[in-house]
Amino acid sequence: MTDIRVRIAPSPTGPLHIGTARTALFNALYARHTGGTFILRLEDTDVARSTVAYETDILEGLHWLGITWDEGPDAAGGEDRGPYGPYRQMQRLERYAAATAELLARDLAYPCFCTPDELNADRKAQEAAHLPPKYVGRCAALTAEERAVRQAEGRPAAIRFRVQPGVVGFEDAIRGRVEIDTSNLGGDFVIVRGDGTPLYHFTVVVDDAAMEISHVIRGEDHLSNTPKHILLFRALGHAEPVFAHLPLILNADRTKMSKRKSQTAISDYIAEGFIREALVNYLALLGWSTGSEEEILGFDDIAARFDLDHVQKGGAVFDRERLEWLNGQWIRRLEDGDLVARLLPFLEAEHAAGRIDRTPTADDVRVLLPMIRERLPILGAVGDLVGFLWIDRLVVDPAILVPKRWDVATAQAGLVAAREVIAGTGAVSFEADELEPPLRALAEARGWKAGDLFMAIRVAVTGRTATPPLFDTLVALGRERALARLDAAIERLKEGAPR
RNA sequence: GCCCCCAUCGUCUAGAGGCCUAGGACGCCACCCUUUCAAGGUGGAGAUCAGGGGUUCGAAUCCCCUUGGGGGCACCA
Repeated sequence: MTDIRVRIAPSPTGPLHIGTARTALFNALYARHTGGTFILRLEDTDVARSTVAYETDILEGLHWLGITWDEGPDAAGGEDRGPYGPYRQMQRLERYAAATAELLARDLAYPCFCTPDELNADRKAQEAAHLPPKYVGRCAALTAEERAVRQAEGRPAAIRFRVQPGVVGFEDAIRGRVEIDTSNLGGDFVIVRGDGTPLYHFTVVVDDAAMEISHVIRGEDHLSNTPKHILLFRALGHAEPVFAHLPLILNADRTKMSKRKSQTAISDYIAEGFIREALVNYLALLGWSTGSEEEILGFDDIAARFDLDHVQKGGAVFDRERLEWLNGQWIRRLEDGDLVARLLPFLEAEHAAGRIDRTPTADDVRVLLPMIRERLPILGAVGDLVGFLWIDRLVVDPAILVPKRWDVATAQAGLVAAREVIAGTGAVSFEADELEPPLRALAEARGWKAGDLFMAIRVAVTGRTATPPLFDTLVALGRERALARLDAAIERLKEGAPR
């Protein structure tokens, strides 16, 4: 029996991308479902674009999502875990060098001295002739002497892998049989740069072979590259893994999801207040389904049901509305203490941004939970929702202080009367139940619609027309502050009468 | 240009020859609930299953073609 070993191989050349997170998730789910091993390997051979900051963002993002791996580095710059290390490609250079030497010795690869200019000229000529770009093979048949001459001239040599004529076929776990003629591969391809650093197509195969990866689950954008990988596996004398190409996540215009057209960084979603449960749930259902109508599922529920058979073949448009809905569903399911803990950082951020005057305590937030929980599509909305509670000097726009059916005089009279009622209430205890009846009675006595009176009070004490329930809000504010805000609003109406 | 992949409501999807006059969810609309906003409830609009040929007693499901879309063709990953 062969052990199932899958991996995610991110490149620290950008922040954790939605697509990478999804691929990581599918691999993790497959490993958990089958009892296999999930590996994380850093593909950092593009030294020019790789940074530690990105590495940190990627690893922390995956951790944040609750995705765990069995082998590989846990933290940026941290130590590897696992028997197949190192798990950073820049620390595996000697292995690529050894593999290169072997291919060279068997003449399966050869040094290429072509300059960028020559290559560009070739490409241009091909383009002009409406031919597909392809390496012309200028250095493919160089004699030992010719190579020696060029080497003596100090010309840098890249290493190219020889692509032999034929058809490469494989059984994709999601798409079925795929066959590609090697004549469409673009000729002998480079596996090692002129500066000696190895390229992706090469390192990925050397490592997948060395790490005994059994299933390569990755994005469909790699489908056309798979023959190259298979050729390399064969040249290296290693059995090829099972390939499974996931459908792409798309922009609204159905092109491959990109930073340009969509929000792709997981960190941005985290910053907005999407929670891991929702993101995992959403991402898992993008391109995969249980085959049933279940849809609110946690990681373990999904892992228990996960299979490659139900993976969709067509690309899936990223639908933020649906993500938000799922986020709301999960926020409603969080335990009180958990929700409070997750909300606090957002309130601290509101404070730091100067939108509120202090950061509330956990207890402050906890008592508000019943009135805010189902009004939060994302955690970041908390400031807008109840930030008025922690503002010292609330400035209310007089334009919204007067309810639609009322005029300024009525609004003023309403607020004055309401202030009196509220002042007369709760000298001992200030509770929602004690506030509502007298205020309703007031509206009744004056012939006002209760809703209009409540709206005037609402705006006076919160500065907003959409808020949590009024009486709970008044209680949360406290009697003194509620009265002070009513006074301020009454003053405000006296000052400038809005039209 | 060449090669490869794909194709069910606007979106995510169920569907593996008869259970489909195509189901669910998001979004949208209406109503209910209601002090606003949400949440929740009920109902509705929304897909001739891209089009055309086959195969079959019978096709969204199998085959072929067309069309459309996407991806890949780097000394990026």
